[in-house]
Amino acid sequence: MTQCEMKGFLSFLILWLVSKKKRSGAEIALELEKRKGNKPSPGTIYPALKYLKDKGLVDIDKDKRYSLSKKGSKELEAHLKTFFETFCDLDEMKSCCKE
Amino acid sequence: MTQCEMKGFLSFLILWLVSKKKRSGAEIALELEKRKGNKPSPGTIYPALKYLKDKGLVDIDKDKRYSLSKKGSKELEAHLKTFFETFCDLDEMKSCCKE
DNA sequence: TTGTTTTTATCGGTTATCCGATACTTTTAG
DNA sequence: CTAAAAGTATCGGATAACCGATAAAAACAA
Repeated sequence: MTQCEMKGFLSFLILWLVSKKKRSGAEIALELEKRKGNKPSPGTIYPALKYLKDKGLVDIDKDKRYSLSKKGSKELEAHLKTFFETFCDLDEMKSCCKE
Repeated sequence: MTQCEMKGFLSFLILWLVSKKKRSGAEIALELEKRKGNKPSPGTIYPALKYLKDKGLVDIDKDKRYSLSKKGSKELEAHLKTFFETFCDLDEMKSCCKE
């Protein structure tokens, strides 16, 4: 498990978060901290946002608030599909967790 | 999103899979292929299994079938907790996916 | 046994992922 | 209009994650 947290899902999570509402980089970092327990450093979050912007997956307005682009929407949808296929036994996982 | 699939969750998934029943490396690779669509290469799956074994998270019997150790069980539990906290809005995500 | 296939394993190298340090920009306060 | 603070951004480097190639070991068949 390396050192514990789930890497690689950062972009996926960001897409999901901005799909729900426009958010600034700081707001995204805050929400990630709430969920995962540790706040991503600026050196993590901004390159990720830049990457998503360069790929055309997110739009950014004048106030530097990020939202999902049309392309990003398709991308997110595809990833959600894969996600639920990969974790096809979420109920079992959850019950195992709560007990 | 790099090139699409969710890296870093390999160990997590392996722990989950062997927690349900003993599996060989080949069986694990097969199950991962079913879920994610692509089969991890031997160069991916066996180093991962070795890592988990060296960490004491999985046990391996004479037939080279892997199972979850006590330590692995605790580890898995902790990760499940983090997982569901991170993806705290799974219902919303799922509805967004099926629609 | 011998040959074939499957499974297991290792190694080297590539890319991904992330963080710390730093600096620039914008906002806020006085 | 400054000064401080918060937010944004970039860069370099470290580690993680993964795969392809290769080979050893085991299972199976002839």
